[in-house]
Amino acid sequence: MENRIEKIKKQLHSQSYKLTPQREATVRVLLEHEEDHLSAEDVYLLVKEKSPEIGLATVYRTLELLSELKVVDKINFGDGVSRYDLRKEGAEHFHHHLVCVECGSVQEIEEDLLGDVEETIESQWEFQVKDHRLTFHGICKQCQNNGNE
Amino acid sequence: MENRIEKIKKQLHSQSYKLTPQREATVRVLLEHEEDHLSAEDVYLLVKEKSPEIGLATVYRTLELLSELKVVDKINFGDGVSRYDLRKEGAEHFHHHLVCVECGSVQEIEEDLLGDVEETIESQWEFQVKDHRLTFHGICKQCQNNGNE
DNA sequence: CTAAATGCAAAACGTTTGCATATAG
DNA sequence: CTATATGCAAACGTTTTGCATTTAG
Repeated sequence: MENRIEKIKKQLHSQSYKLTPQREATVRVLLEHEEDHLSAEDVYLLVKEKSPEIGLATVYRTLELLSELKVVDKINFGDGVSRYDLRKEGAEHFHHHLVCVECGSVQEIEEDLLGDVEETIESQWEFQVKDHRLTFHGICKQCQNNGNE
Repeated sequence: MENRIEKIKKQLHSQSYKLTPQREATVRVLLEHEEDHLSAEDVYLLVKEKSPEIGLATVYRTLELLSELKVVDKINFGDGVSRYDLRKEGAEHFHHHLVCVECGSVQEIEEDLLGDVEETIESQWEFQVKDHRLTFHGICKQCQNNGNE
């Protein structure tokens, strides 16, 4: 935890950005909710619990900054809201998601399943892949079981 | 063209929706722009050319309806706008996209490259896949060449 | 004839911006 | 000390909604 913050601090400083208390508080919230997919508003409310003076605009600005630094990935599951997902340490690519159409739960998949597909894309379409977004929509294990009751 | 409209008409009627002139005009625009990724506003302006009396709200309502019927897929490439993409006839799954981060172009990939991956998801995660979204971000052939000038 | 659909304008929503003030480095 | 960041409120662009009117079936 602390060393991840240290690392982000260095990343910020290397581009003459400052690590303000607000930014640190925001990063802490993201670290404490690594598995979640928080919207800007969600982050705002959580940060506000410990740092009530923070403004929503600052949260938006911080999230955008963290996106630039590739600390965070911005995703959109189709509801009108952007969500922010912390990149795992050392992850080259964005991880995948399983979205349950029954209960709305979102499960993360860390393994990179797209190696072969990316090779195909690069050779067959001559497209130089930098990153990807892969989301499956379907029915999660739990809802499959509930359906059989 | 005409038989696709006929087919959509039947789908609508089967759920006691009506095929109004506005809806037909909207579908025609989508059919004429199968390869594009139009926003609601784009569709609105194109429909307006031939049916100037149409309202933006109607276009939104129609697109939402067509989404429900799986005639169209709603996607979001990260700019703040929803885009609407006609499903190819008989396509079980949504097709993939290559988004160029240089020029913003969007290329469609019709082939389903995810067969193996879906099997893995189903067996290993016990997640019943209904559909997917796959987008690659990178540099298109054209921009690669321009970069080497 | 009547349930469903439309057009319009107003409202709602998430997000961004301008600006005067505060602060990290 | 100064460039960078903040909070607030106002502005923005997209999407949704309420309502009186029209229309497809």
